[in-house]
Amino acid sequence: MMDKATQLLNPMKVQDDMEVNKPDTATRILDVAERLFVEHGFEATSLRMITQQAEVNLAAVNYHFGSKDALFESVFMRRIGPFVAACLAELDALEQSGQVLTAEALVLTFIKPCLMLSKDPTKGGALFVRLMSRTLVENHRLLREALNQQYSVFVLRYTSAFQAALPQFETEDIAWRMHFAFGVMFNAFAGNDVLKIFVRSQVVSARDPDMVVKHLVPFVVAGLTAPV
Amino acid sequence: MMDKATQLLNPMKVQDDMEVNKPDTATRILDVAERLFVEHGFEATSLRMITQQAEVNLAAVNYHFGSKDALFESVFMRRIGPFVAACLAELDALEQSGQVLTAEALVLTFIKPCLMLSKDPTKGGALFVRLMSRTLVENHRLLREALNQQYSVFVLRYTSAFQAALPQFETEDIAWRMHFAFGVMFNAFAGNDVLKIFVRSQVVSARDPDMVVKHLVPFVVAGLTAPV
DNA sequence: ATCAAATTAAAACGTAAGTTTCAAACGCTT
DNA sequence: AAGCGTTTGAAACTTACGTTTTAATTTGAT
Repeated sequence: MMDKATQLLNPMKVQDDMEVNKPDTATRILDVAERLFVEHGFEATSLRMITQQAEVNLAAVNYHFGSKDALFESVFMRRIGPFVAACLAELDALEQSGQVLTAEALVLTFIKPCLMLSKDPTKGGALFVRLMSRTLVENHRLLREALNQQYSVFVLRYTSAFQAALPQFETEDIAWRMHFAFGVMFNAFAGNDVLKIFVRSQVVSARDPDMVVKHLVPFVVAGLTAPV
Repeated sequence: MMDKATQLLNPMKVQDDMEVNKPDTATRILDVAERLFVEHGFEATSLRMITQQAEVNLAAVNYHFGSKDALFESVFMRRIGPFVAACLAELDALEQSGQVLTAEALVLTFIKPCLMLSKDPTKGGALFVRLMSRTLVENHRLLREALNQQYSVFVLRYTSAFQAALPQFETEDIAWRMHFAFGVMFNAFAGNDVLKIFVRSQVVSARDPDMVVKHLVPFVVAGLTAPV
């Protein structure tokens, strides 16, 4: 068995989608697993559900990914890298544009990649944001340590950016506000409707990402820039 | 076997805590299950984990509650009723006090019960808020339908209250802002730290509820009252 | 075309889950 | 003290899970 991870990182040798243009086994597993993990959670999703819907053999998961745990990590890792890179690219572009850093502009550097992701079905659509949201509230053992080191740059970059944009606030205040701001943004894009737990929400149930952003940005920016 | 649900609702016949003042079997199961469901989620928590830590027999769960599903519902229902009642009582007191309805005052009618809950270990401490938060993002099958009808009064009351407090906004705008506001408040009290997924958050990791409120209220009120 | 490596397929394995059973122990009324 | 409904205890049952194994098949380079 060859190292599957390296093959996934080398798309040069992708086989030319014979017959019905069906993705290869590993990709089909990732796609189905991503959806089922979001819908039912990690523990409630069995490998048999995944392999059945992906139309692959049960053993294929362990063959291609090693274990169910490793599959989850692969599902997550496939999206998180490009997403963080997109945010940081927006941040770079904003900082090098020369215009003054506003909270709204900073918020948009996060929202634009979310929006892009939400609208592109080939990138998991809104699924990844929901997966991310689920994962963090579940405080998932498989990702608790893994991401801390690797993506600390994300928080560090945004922290200093917000400190520059909001120089009137203490570092601690900014940390709190970022905490709240990213929380509400993740929830919004994940489509988590807290009020739906009480009553079938009529207005917010429209899941148009542009609509979300239209209402989300003023809310978050106001919260971020409110006087202490 | 007598109907256990009706007995739980009749505390008149509670047995007088012999020896070490240990709660009865059903209560001990509820307490342990509440904690474990929050820590590991519903699916990842086995009845054997629960009964072991509660120091009761495995069969006691099915005897007292009927099934694992029903146990979860009992865990949730024990807290949600008093919590909603507390919020509505605050709302009543505010509306009948005669003072003008402000967004901040309304927010506090929700936050005060959260705070009370978070500080009282006998009421589950912060556990229930976390359970609630987890449950809604997990979109739990066991509670999806159950709560919609029963607690619609919660959303209805708050909706009209916010409409009265923020008459300058359309109904739809208010719905969106309530959606965001309750989302961030639930997350805050649940201690869900979105940034922690990237880097070990240093500031926000302090879980003092008063500290949370101090930073949370200005953020939420600003978001709620921001011009469209 | 051949052969080795990579992949797929089918079946079985061992384990842990929720649940059920049934007898023993307990609590309360008579 | 006896009797009866309630609760607890220990064990077994059934099922579903993740994983492993082994063989068949396909793929790709020579």
